Amino acid sequence: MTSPTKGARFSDLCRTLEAVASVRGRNEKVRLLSEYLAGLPRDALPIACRFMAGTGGKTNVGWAAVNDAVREVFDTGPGAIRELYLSHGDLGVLVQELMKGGKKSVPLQREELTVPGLQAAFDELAKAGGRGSVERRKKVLVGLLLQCSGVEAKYLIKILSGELRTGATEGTVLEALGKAFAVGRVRDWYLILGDVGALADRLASGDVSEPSPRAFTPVAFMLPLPLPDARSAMAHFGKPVFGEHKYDGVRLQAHRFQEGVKLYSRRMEDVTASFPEVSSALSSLRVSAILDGEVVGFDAGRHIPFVKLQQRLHRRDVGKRMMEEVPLRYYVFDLLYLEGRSMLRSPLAERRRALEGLDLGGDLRPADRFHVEDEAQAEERFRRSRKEGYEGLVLKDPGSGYTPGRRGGLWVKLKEEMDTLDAVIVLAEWGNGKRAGLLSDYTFAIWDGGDLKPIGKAYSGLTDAEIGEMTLALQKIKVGDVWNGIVVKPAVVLEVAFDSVQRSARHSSGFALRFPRIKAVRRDKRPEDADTIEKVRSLYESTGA
DNA sequence: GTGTATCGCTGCC
DNA sequence: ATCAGACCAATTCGG
DNA sequence: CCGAATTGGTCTGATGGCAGCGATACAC
Repeated sequence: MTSPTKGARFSDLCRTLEAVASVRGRNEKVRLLSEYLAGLPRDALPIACRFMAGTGGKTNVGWAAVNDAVREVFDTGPGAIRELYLSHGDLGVLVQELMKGGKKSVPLQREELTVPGLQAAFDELAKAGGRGSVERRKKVLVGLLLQCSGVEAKYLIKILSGELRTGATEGTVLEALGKAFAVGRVRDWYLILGDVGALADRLASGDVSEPSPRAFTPVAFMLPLPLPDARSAMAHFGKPVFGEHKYDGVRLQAHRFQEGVKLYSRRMEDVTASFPEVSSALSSLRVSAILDGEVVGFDAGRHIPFVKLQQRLHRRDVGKRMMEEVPLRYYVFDLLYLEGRSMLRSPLAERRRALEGLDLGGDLRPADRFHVEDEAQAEERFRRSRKEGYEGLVLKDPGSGYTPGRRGGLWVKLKEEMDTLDAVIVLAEWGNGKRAGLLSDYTFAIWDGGDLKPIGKAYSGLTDAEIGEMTLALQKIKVGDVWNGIVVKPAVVLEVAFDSVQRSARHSSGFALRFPRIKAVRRDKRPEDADTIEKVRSLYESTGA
């Protein structure tokens, strides 16, 4: 027996996660989590929260890295690993299963893993770079696995691969924190601090004053609730609302302070370097402010399609050429902070008024805004937005404060579904996690002359029961195997919905679909009734993309 | 040794 | 991004 | 009026296409 370990043992965290995963109700999960969190030492609390919420950040560890490490620690071949993965659909469970067979070797000295210790190891994994870094990462992973018990190994891998599957993520951890520290305003604080870890730390510090937005700490984003049409949207609000175009670009939060300008993406990444024009335009603003809006490609008086904008996203260095090729506009639709004052609790109408008083100009401009009184106006506005080339319409409650997530549906988005396609399943792949053992992902094709050419994959839209039936049906018409699935005889016709058609080299049809989903299984149609490449081409051309 | 293609991971929608 | 499923609190229904 | 059934709000999990970056594998 080792001496009592100071601080938070990883094994305790694992025990808690096991318990959380094993109970069904959310309330029960919250109770278990809050009991655990309340007893944690201060240094471990934020880390444990991030681990449990799955917001620990990038680890550079995925399937391949785990596979490599596992083959070093256990006496197994690729075949056995593949088989175990197929039957469980979870890397963590796979490792736990392998642990039952024992490791190749044991460490000279077993050390108790602690939560902060693990964080240090994860930092090492995330930071490792340069020649030989793959090997170094493998060493770290192998070292950790050698110290782990079965359950620890399972959760180690689950945390690293970002697939916890305990039925509790950020929302539940937040609730548990509120309960553990008996604070009701946790949601509001979370919005401002933007991270469960930072929130936990503040709670633990005993500081009960409400935080205020701060320079260069991104605020969690408010998101719209998707609704199918103008009628349901107006029924949802039951009163006049503000309307804005739905711009097809990327969400951007701008911090403009004396010390400088920084830009944040939806995942709250610092993306300042990707948008130098936006930064410099903001520099000339005379006030300190936090703005929320959408960056859109804009050239020669026209908005350019997202696929084009995509080509300059994520670039560490945006060259002059890119800046000329894909010019930008930043449409600002919200103001979260102005001259030392938080605007989060101010109603939208007031935030907009303040925003429109800011004198934005050039490529920096307030988003168009209009009043929508009733369903007919909503419908008319939506049509007009679509005709002018926007993705759709966003409706907002003018009296609402700025709140994180979709909560409350205070913002609602309306998009338009394109025409659907009837396509034939030609290949099916095995699912992961709760879809282990099921053929859950279907590659479908359309006719090009006498040939079936794949045009996309879809996994969503079917019920669990339908996926089950599909698995049986497809196995009956299997004609071959591929790496993660089976090739099938063209027989099953799907009606597939999507948002737009793109040119693409991914599929041999030369096209791909944006946001494909299964609308229906067309049992009434035979494969020869599926749509043709001519229809796809005309859909592509009609969108003007 | 240099240049290029591919893989693995991540983050936009 | 998308969708389905599960849970929970609040509201409505049936007697 | 009480307990049961229904509804609406939220959260969770499984996965789509495109693209960059960094490390490594491969061609010469």
